Amino acid sequence: MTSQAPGSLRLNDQLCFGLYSASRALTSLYRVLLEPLDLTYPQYLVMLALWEHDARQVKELGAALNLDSGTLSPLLKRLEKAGLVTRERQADDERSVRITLTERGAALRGQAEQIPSHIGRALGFDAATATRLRESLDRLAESVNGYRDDITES
Amino acid sequence: MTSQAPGSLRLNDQLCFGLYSASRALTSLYRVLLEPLDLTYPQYLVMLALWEHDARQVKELGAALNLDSGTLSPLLKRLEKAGLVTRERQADDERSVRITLTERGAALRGQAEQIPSHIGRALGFDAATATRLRESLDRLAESVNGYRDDITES
DNA sequence: GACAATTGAGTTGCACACAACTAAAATGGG
DNA sequence: CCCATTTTAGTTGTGTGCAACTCAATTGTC
Repeated sequence: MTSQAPGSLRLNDQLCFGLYSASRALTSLYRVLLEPLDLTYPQYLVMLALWEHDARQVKELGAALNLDSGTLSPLLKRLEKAGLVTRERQADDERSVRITLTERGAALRGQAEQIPSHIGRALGFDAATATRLRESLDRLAESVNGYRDDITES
Repeated sequence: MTSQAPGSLRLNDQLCFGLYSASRALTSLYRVLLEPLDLTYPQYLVMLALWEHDARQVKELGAALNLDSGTLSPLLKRLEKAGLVTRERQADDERSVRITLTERGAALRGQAEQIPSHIGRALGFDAATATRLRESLDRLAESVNGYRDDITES
């Protein structure tokens, strides 16, 4: 038995598909909840990161959200265009760009405050289940990323 | 107490972000594993669906994968261009299009057979944990979709 | 100090997702 | 039978994700 049983294989596929479906379902709910704020879910994540700790470099945001500049640069431009953040080159290191909340961007936090309770109700989990699920997902991501890096380093 | 405690709210955000991260991590592993087959993860899902039950309508594939024609139509065109499926209008109902595996498309299943065991090793879960996780994710998706539909019907 | 290597941000190209729309074909109520 | 409604795919436009690339600024090394 070097490989797993067929039933197990199907379960893996189902688990992966379940993860894919659940993620899209949640994003679709966020789309509805974030529509009044004119934010997409990734934009909301960036705003969350900035509300927690303002004036971060693009690099730091990327590290916090696991997103690279290819995704963040255009997204941040849209947030700037929407008047929620400013982008300015650092004087001490001309390579880096600091992202800072505008007054409007900081104020938007007030409108966002009702969202988590919506999500909480939508999930339909008790706190213990939610915690266990989150821990499992964190372990999964770490394990999967490690495995990918292992087989990728050629 | 009409709303949840602050700690709980943060947990929701973390859970959502965990789900988002885990989904992207898994897709990124699939990207590596599927590269030899020249398939993306959504394309792989379509192929899985067809390997399980060939000659399905676009509508049926959409129902199986929760994807609409806006996503499926171009994806299926790419699979057709790659010589993996054929697309033909039904004679009895000219609206619908039947997707059928080509010989190459059916044969690709052989190359895909090693993928689930890779995934199984990458997940690092025992079967029981995987089952519990899958069930939680299924419940989550259903609950979240229900909640979204509830607040959407205006 | 010169210069190769690295770093940080941005650009380009491709493939999803999904809303909103179009168009053709089938259906159903009168 | 007629025509409004519904169904099925497809198209268009926007916003991610991400690989691969560019470019300027910085760093490390000699």
